[in-house]
Amino acid sequence: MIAPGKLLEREFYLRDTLTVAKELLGCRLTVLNSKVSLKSFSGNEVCLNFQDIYACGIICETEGYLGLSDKACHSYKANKNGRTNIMYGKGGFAYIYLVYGLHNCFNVVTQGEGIPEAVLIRALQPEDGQTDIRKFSGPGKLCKSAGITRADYGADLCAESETKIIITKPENYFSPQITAAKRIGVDYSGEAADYLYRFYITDSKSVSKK
DNA sequence: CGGAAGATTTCT
DNA sequence: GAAATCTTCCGA
Repeated sequence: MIAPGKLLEREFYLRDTLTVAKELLGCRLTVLNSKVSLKSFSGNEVCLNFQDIYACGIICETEGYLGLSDKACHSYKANKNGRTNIMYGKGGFAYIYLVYGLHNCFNVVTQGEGIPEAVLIRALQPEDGQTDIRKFSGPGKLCKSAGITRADYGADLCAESETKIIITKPENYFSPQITAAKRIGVDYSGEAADYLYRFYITDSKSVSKK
């Protein structure tokens, strides 16, 4: 058995998006081979069988997308459709979309119902010392390597129902030193392109770009 | 209903 | 620096 740490609860996600984006740094993302129910665990301490884990790593790079006021956000100006719909619900669910017709990107919905914001998970730091860090460096590669697809759209990360995607605070968690920067790939979005909504663990080697 | 564009990656 | 590739939106 292996203990990824304490499951982040619903309240964690129902907050200011940039706060969530920063506090996700240093947390652990675990993806399982198949869906499991976590309800049997006492408190929120998660325990898993080693062979059930498909991939895992420490989140070391995120970006915040701030809904209505953020031109770079898919839900800018209350844009609502089959893709962005999940962002309008409460936080703690997976928002996954296809970019450039090729790559999936994994986001965590933040804020309460009716506030369509999310945090893009851009890179993971492997912990086993063997996995090539480039495998998880960049949102498209991260999804591909971790087996996250649009089939996981809308997955509940707070384990009220079965899930294969889990985010926990590790036992050895410590507050990382954080660098804020401009977001990647949003040059088209005018003044929003200059917002410092991208955050990464300052000395992490896994960050996609510096 | 056609065209355009995009929260990326990879190869030249 | 450009191609690959497809869903969604918008204008006609």
